[in-house]
Amino acid sequence: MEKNITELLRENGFKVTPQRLAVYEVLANTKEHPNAEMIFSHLQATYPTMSLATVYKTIDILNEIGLVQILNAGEDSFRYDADMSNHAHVRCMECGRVDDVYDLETSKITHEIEAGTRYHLVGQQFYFYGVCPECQQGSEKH
Amino acid sequence: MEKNITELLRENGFKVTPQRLAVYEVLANTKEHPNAEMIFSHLQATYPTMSLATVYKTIDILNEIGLVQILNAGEDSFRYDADMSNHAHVRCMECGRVDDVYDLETSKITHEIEAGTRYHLVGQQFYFYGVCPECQQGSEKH
DNA sequence: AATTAAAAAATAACGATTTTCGTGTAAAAT
DNA sequence: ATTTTACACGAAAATCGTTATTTTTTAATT
Repeated sequence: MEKNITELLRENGFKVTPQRLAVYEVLANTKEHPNAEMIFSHLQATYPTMSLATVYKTIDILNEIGLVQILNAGEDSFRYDADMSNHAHVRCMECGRVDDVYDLETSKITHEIEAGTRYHLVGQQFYFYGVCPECQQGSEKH
Repeated sequence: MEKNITELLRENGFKVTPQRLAVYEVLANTKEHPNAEMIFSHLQATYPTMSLATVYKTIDILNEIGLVQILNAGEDSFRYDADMSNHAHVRCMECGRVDDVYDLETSKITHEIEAGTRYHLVGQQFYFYGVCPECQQGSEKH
């Protein structure tokens, strides 16, 4: 049974504000792994006074209470994802889009690593880089 | 048969300078996956006039000619590695060290992804994070 | 040794993110 | 209902990693 954002904020001593709900809504309703700027622009329409700092502060909190993950795909900015399931990402080096990769069988690998390194693992991130189907078509043209 | 850095620089039209050799030496002689700042500090002693910008530019070149790889360990800065073999990394969230993980069987995974996403993959980064053996001991104490 | 093209150093610039701080606002206490 | 308290918001400034610019120095070639 899932907890909703309102409960989670309250439980952790944060106030429930329209801005916080709005930022989460954007992330929950997209598959585009937006960065802070993209979230900010998207909210301009409905929240003209929204500031980038609020976006960043909100993401911090949402990350802390386990509602969004922070992706570092090796770009100049971070991307954010409200899909907390364990999944990998693949970024197109031409157009920059980031897609999800589900159903990777990684438990075998993590066990190997815990045995070999004696680290206690708490997380992992897999990034793949390449050219997406659309951009492959584009580059064939010339 | 390996090519050495001097030949590689010349072949690619770059001049061979003491600074470039020095940056490469640092990376070739450590397992610590330093970031630019760490390389810079390390060289201060022998090259008091070395500037951070030179470190960055040199790393760019070394990466271009295939002598160092740029690592994204999920931090705010990049780390660099003169070990060009395909290997993953695990970062300790307490002390920040980054260790190598060799012998991961990843080809099966990449093929799965190419089949499933129709991306043409050209690279990948796997990083794991957790607590290293030393820091596990440390935190048991209290 | 002189020439030349490229590199290094110093400095400034830049963009993403974080911090600071004054003001507002909502909940808690009276 | 009024006062008190505690955050949250937003604007501006600060910080950090990295890149660009300008001037000076150096490596490679003549």
